[in-house]
Amino acid sequence: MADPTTGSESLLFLTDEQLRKGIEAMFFAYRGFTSDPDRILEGMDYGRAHHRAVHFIHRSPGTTVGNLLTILGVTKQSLNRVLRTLFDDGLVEARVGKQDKRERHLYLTDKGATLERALSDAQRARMRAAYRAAGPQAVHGFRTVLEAMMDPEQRRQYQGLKESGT
Amino acid sequence: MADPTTGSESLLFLTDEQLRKGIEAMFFAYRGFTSDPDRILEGMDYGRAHHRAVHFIHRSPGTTVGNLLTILGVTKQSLNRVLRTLFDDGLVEARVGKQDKRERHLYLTDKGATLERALSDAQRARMRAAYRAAGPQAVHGFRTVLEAMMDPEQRRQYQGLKESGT
DNA sequence: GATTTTATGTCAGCCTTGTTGACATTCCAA
DNA sequence: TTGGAATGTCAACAAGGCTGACATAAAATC
Repeated sequence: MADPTTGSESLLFLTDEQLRKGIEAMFFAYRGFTSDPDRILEGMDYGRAHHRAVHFIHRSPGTTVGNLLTILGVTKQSLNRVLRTLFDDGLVEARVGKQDKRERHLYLTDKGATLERALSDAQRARMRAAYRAAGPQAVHGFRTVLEAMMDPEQRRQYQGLKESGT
Repeated sequence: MADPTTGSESLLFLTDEQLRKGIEAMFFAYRGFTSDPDRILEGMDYGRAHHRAVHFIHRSPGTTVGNLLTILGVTKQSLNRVLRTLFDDGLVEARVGKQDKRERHLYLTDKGATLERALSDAQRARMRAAYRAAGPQAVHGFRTVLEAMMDPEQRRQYQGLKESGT
């Protein structure tokens, strides 16, 4: 795909040394990636787990506890502890399902949406700066490699809302 | 830099929706990224923290405790707990500095190198598969965006051994 | 030589976030 | 009506972060 190195199809990018660089890049970049929301959350009684829950409830309003368990890949006990504090603090509300009354559908309250906004604004700001500095071509490559690095199950979660708006 | 979209300089890759996709890509990809070593480590008495220590001692043999603290960004108490088990189990050894006898220089033992190999083989295998699937152009973009996402301090750590062999 | 600073180790205790196991409730579906 | 699914909750535990306080040895400085 518009690749200038295709003459000799150099495979030098697959050397162990290049791969090690990629591994460390993931390590250091992930630290940066999480640092801004972490800074906002510290001081509140919340942590990264709350951020994740709020993020995915925002992304998929009305999602069930079970869906969230699948996406986040934690135990229900662990998630429940987080959700309880979010309920208690009035950031998230659960509505009993109409079709299946066992299910709880999760929604952000206004207060929850406000926190979500603050967290994602911070995180997007860093991402935007990185994207802008790197340019669209690099961003495309970035997304392509990350997608290839996911487990198939995770990739499905990721692609789930690729086109569908709500 | 060799950008075909520069005609209209489309900035569509900077929309909030695109940024959200990037954020989730990081989240899901990082899970995949850590899952293989995690699987190896579970069952042993080790965790991700041990992996990180072993990785960076392998990368920079003879590094000091202080260096490691800076790179890993944790407290000495936290690192010490990890290092102690690695010493006790004979995976890492510390040699008193010749110039400065306060410093402990850290090295992997053969046993430590064996574990490091197992962990990094697993992690590189996934990275290699992703790189191969995505192609060199994408890999270049991947690295560019990740680097732009790091804090300056972290970027320095990352670039520290960019060219220098040992 | 005395003092201060640096590098490291260690003890105690706390927090977040993950885990397992057990058990209760509700309610859909066979 | 009964089995199983979706959910909640209690208890206990572990990993791996954190802070604070204190100890030691060695280097650096006054």
